[in-house]
Amino acid sequence: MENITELLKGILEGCVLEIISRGETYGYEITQQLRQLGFSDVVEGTVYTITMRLEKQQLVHIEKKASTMGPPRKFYTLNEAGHDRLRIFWEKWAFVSDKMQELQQLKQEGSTR
Amino acid sequence: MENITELLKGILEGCVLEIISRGETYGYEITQQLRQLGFSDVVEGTVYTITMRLEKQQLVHIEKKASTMGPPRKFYTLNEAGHDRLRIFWEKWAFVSDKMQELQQLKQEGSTR
DNA sequence: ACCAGTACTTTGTGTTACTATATAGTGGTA
DNA sequence: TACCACTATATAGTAACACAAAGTACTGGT
Repeated sequence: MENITELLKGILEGCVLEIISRGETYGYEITQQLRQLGFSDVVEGTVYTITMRLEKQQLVHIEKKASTMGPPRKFYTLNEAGHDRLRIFWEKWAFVSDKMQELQQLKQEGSTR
Repeated sequence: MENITELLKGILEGCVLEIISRGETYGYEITQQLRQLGFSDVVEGTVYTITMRLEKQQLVHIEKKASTMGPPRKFYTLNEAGHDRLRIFWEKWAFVSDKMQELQQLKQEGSTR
């Protein structure tokens, strides 16, 4: 799927929060997981701007660990504020998602007229 | 639901396209329909920036008609390019929506461990 | 010495929803 | 008359976000 950039606004941050919530992970790995999920055009830079934002907003705990596969990794875990933010994200997503389904159902009803 | 601004990026334009596709309508009415749908914080200015964009991208046909309820109204209908754009929007939405559901299901599986 | 893969970072850009404000027509009412 | 609420369109500026592009740095293989 190409050019879904605008649709990803807001949700990509939620995805990153969700991925971190599953267990300690780092930027490069998060990027790979997003790509594996299907958001195949997501690049490191995008994820790093998000993780930086999470840091600034103090939603994550950070731990730097050495790696045998390259430079040291910055591992993230969600703190309490991070979990709160994630919960709120899913609530917002459910709301928007529901409304969009309503709109689409009206569409189908309309087309049977 | 409050502060879903970022989540609305990209989808609000799709909503406007969908609403116009149901039949000739104008900015003020589109705003009311969006508010009625549940996006209660959407204001006229937001919708007008979207309709202006649709005009510039030549996705709509425009007809100005007098109104007894106030100033003349600018009625919009989708042209072929508009219908194409709308179809593509729903495809993108379906894609993103599916991926988000996948992510959320993994979440639930994870929490039963 | 070179390159691919891993890993993090920064700067700048384009798109979008939103804020605030202005303009204007109609109808009601004090 | 003056004022206000509702209808209706428009625009200039802002903030937030994903993304592009480039750079730095560490490891291992050829």
